[in-house]
This record gives sequence, C-alpha cells and structure tokens, in this order.
Amino acid sequence: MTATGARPTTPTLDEVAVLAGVSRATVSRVVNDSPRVSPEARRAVEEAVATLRYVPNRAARSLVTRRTDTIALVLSESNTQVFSDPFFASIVRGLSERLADTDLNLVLLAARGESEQEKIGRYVRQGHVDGVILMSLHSDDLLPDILAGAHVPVVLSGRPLDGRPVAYVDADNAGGAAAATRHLLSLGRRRIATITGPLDMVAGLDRLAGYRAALADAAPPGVPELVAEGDFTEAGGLRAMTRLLAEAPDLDAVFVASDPMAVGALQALRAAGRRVPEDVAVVGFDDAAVAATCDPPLTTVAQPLGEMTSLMVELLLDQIEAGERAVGTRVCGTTLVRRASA
Amino acid sequence: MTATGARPTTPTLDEVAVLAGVSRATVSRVVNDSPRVSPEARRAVEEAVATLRYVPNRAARSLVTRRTDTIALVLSESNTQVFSDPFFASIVRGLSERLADTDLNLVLLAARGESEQEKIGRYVRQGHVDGVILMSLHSDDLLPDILAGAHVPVVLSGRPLDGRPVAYVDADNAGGAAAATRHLLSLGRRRIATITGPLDMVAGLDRLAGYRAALADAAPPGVPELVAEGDFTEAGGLRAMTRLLAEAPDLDAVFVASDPMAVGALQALRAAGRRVPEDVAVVGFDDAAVAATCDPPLTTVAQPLGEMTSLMVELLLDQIEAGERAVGTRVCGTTLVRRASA
DNA sequence: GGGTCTCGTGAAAACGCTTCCACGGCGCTA
DNA sequence: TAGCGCCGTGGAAGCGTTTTCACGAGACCC
Repeated sequence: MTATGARPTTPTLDEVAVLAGVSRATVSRVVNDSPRVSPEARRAVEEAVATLRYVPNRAARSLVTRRTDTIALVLSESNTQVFSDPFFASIVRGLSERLADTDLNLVLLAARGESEQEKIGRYVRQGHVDGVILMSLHSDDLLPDILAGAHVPVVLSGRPLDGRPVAYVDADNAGGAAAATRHLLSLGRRRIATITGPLDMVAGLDRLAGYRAALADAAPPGVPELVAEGDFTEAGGLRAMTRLLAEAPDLDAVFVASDPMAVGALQALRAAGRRVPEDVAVVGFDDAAVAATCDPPLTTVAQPLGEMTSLMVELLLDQIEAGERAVGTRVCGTTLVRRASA
Repeated sequence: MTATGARPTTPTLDEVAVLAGVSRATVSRVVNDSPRVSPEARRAVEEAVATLRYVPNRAARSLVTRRTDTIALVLSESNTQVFSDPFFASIVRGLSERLADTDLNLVLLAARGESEQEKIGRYVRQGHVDGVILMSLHSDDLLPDILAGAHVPVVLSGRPLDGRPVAYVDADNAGGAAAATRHLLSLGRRRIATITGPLDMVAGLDRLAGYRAALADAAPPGVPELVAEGDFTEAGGLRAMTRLLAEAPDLDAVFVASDPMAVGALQALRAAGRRVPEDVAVVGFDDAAVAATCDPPLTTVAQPLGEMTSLMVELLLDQIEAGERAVGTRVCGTTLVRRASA
C-alpha cells in the first residue's frame, strides 16, 4: 500500500475570479450560461476555468439552488435476480439515453429488504436527488410511503396496486394479455393455459386479468382457465410449464407473462417432447431480445419501452420544474409481434 | 395532472435548536454522536428532532465536511447485457451487504459509450462521491484516466490491463483456469478446447492464459490448443461451442470461461447430440447459481465473491480515511467445485 | 481555600456557491 | 444637450452545516 501523494485541493470560484480578473458573481454567471455577460469577460473566465480545470462544487451549489440535478432509479426487490431481467435493462438503457442530452445524472439505488428501503428513504430525504423513478413494486412495498414522506417528486414504473394518487407510467398489460389470448383463440386453440408473473406485482395481476377477460369474452363456452404462477424468471417459467403439463397434458397453447419465462417454458415443452407451435402454441410478453433469437422465435407482446421511459422522465421533470408533486398517469398501448411460436 | 400541494420546507438545525432550547452547535453534536453533550441536552434535542422530523441537509453538511458518505459502483460497458451477468449481480449484492451496517450509501453508475463516461467523470469531479469502485474494464476504457484526474479514491474490480498503479481486487483467474484444465487432463481428456471471454478484458485474457499454461505444463506432448472467443453471455457460449464442434468434431472436453457461456455450450452440445460428461466434459467459471441447477450440474471454478467485495470496500475505505489515493492489491484464490459435468 | 482541570455550552467563522441589489457608463429619444 | 433606460458588473447576503475557540461552572488536588 503505497501513498501516491495527498489529494490536491480543487480550485474554487474565487481563484477563477482572481485569475480572470473579474468578480465571483461574473464567474458564476459564465458557468451558468447567464446571458448578461460581456464577450470579453466570458472569454477571460472560460480561459481561467480551463487552465485551472475548475469544476463547480456540487454541495455548495445545491445548498443554494436546492437542486442536485440527479434523479434516482430505485429498484425495490428482494431478489437480485431482477438485474437479469431484460425488461429492467431496457428501462435503464432508455432512461440514460433520455437523460444523455440533459445535465441530469441518473443513479441506481437497489433495496433488498426493509433496512435498505429505510436507507434509501433517508438518502432521498437528505436531499441527494431531485426526483425518483420507482420500479418493481410488490404489494407490500414500503417505499411508496417512505418516499411520500420525503416530499420529493416520484414517478412509478407501473400502476400502483393500491390506487394511491401518484404519477405513473404503465403499459396496457391487461390489453396486451387479452390480445395475446385472443390470438391463441383465433388459432383454434381451446386448451389455453397461462403462466403468470408474481401475483403480488401489478404486471403479474394485470396480465392474468387480461387472459381471463379474453377467455370470458371471446372464447366459446367450455374453454377452461389453466393457471400456474411464475416469477418472471426463466427457471420459474420452466417449473411452471412442467407443472402445467402434469396437470393438463392436453393443453394446446400457453400465454406466458414474460419472455424469460417463455424461454423456460419452451425448454420444458421440448423436454416433454411437445412441438412448438404444432402441439403447443406459445405467446410471451415484453418482446425481449431473446424472443427473436430463441428456438422457435417467440410470438410476444411488445411494449413501447422507449416511449414509456421518455414519459417517466417527462412526468418527473414536470414535477421538479413545478416544485411540487403531481399525479399524471400514462398508459401505453402494446402490440402483438408475430413470430413462429404461435 | 393535479397538484397535490407545494413542497413543505424541511426543518433546519436552527429550528431544532430553538425548539430544544439549545444552540445549533449542541444540536449538531447530538446529531453527530459527539460524546460531549449532557444527557438532558441530548434528550431535549432528540425529542425536538423527532417532533420536527428533522433530517440533516446533505449539501450543507458535505460542504463543510468534504465528505458525501456515498460511494459509486461504476460500470463501464457498452453492452447493457452486463446487468444480466450473475457475476455482476453478486458484486452488487456483496457490496450492499458489506455497506449495510455502515452509514455509506451505494450508487450505481452505468456508462455506455464515451459521452456517458465523460458524464460520470464530471459527476465524480463535482464531488458527489467519496470513492469509486470500477468494474468491467475493456482495454480501451477511458474511465481509469478520467477518474485518475478526478483525484478520488478508486478501487478496480479486476487487475488493470495496463499495469497502472492503482488499487484492485481480483480473483486468481489464471490459477483457476489452470486448475480447471488440469482437472480435465486428469480425467484423461486429450482434446481440450476452451471458450474464452472477450479478449480485451483482463478476466478473458487471464483465464485463457491459465488454460494455455496448464496445457503447456501438464499435458502430454501432442495435446493441442483449441480456442474460440466468446463474450461471457449464454448466446455467445452457444455460438462458440457450435463453432468449436465444427472445427474439431473430436474434442472431448471444454473449459468455458464463464458459467452463462457454459450453459450456452451445454445447449449446443445437446443440439449436436453429445452427451455431457460422457462424450464431452465441461468446466465453467464463476460458480453462478445456474451452475448448480442446469443439466447436468456444472463443474466450475468458484471465486470468493464475498471476500472480494469486502476487500474492495476495505481498500476503498482505507483510502478515504487516509485522504489520499493508494495502491493496495489483493488477489483471491479460487476453488474447483466438482459437479456432474466433468 | 485557592488554583488548576475538565466538561458542557454557545458565539461565530468558515465551506463554495448563487443571486439580489445598487451602481456606473453607455446609447437613445426628445 | 439633458434625461431616461438598459446593460454589465461587483458587493454582499445568504444557503444549512461543522468546528474552533472562549467561557463559566463545578470537581479536584495540595
């Protein structure tokens, strides 16, 4: 362990001002792109900033502006598994793309368990972030309440289960699931099972509700419900499919509430010697990358992820701008993407 | 979009002081657990804090202490795919566990591409974090240089490719790979292939080097190298295995540089009708959860992830404590975990 | 019983920035 | 030519903390 020298002190606004021969106020104006600065002063300051490698101190700045220019994506999920869900990866990608040309920073906060939720609550209340995008809520999640008490703008990814008044962006999960199920019906399938997401998550519940609604509305009499609960993971899909095959060996189609689970289901079907789509038609949900590459390519329900992340950011920025929380909700339509599996 | 009221102003130290009937200094002392406060004063302050729901303002605090009590895990990788690597998930879990009983916060910063790397550099230079743990470095990564210029403590996850003096924690990748390869030799295999990681990453290179060293040192003459480059993903493993089977149909073993790739390789082998381990023995790397559950269960090289994350945090805290960057390096041993695949 | 220590406390000075306000100097208009 | 307004600028007042320093009150020693 060798020391490589003490940390040099970073330059301050004062030093820049002295070097540029102007006042601190003028330096601040230049740094913040205020229009009321003469070209000469601006040039002098910019030069000084460059030679000193000056960077404004964020703590000092946000002490007075009361803004931090960072927003948090908080992920509340006991299972680190979430990280591997392509849906989550897409959200992260979408957000950082959307934020790229703003001067906002994105930080990820993950909470597994109650103590970490509290910790995040404290982090937010201390004023580390201007706003929060909250993902992956189970019904017993404390974070919405914690954040409500933090008086900070919040946008939920996904409709809140308890109907509380809060801004959120969601896909039309029920509509998409219903469309998928109707598609299977239109293929002539009559023993249509579903593998659900976790039933303490709104996406899980809504997709199941869509499946049920479609069977109730559009199916000929006598088409039964066949439901197995999954957990949005590939392994869970495999397990659920295996269970379904044991319970209903004559099923001829399955609507799977997420693509990773559908990939697992495909494996179970292959292991059981069923051909897809000849013996069993499969529809997934999410249109993850894997849906196009698996064997057979997966018919699935696509959500407009880019649009959704944009909307979340906009709803959040609106609140931050206005300096108050607000509830604005957007529900985005889904599309059925037809591939080989159904 | 309905307003739900303006954000109430949060209480300050002053208000607490007034309510408790003491000075600001005393309140500060109580909040920071200073010993030199009388029990009565302490009680009065704690009461006031509770009734006012006071939380210290972080900007003000770090303006004077020059600490933020947050450290960043920065992930430099153009591919959002990384998120789904179980290795990454384990690191995140390990770090947040290790940090749980400190008052340090962990934020995740992801950089895809140059502009986001710059953005992270700015974020760090602005003083948002006390230290950085840097992951997933490709050889052309700018971040080490950017962060070096930010004068902030840094610990790398993985040996730096260019040998720069910087603190890092790494597994003995070469040693683990060599052990895996020797294990295959000891099984009597003589046509041993390898699927590597990306060869611009140190883990990819070192594991390949270990494989080569083992063949050179421990193999009877005439045992050839068979190398296919992968990318640490399942799909990449499948592709690489397919390629290997085409090039060397008579191979009887394969050392795969990560478990997700090994899972892909297993699929390719099954598709080609090879039995594992009878026809082809397979060894993976990482001992990810999937290694125990896939079919057949995977013999693999385990790294002491918990120990590694702890060491990273300690190395980082040492530097923060000392107020200067330092280079301390730790290399952790690996163990071969025997399961059914080899 | 006087002097020295310790201990709890408060006043006040930073920390580095933004922003309000006042003040000259300039170009207009009348 | 006098008056008005605007524009660029600097001084200075905060923003909410921590921390140094000084101070008074007891406790203790000889």
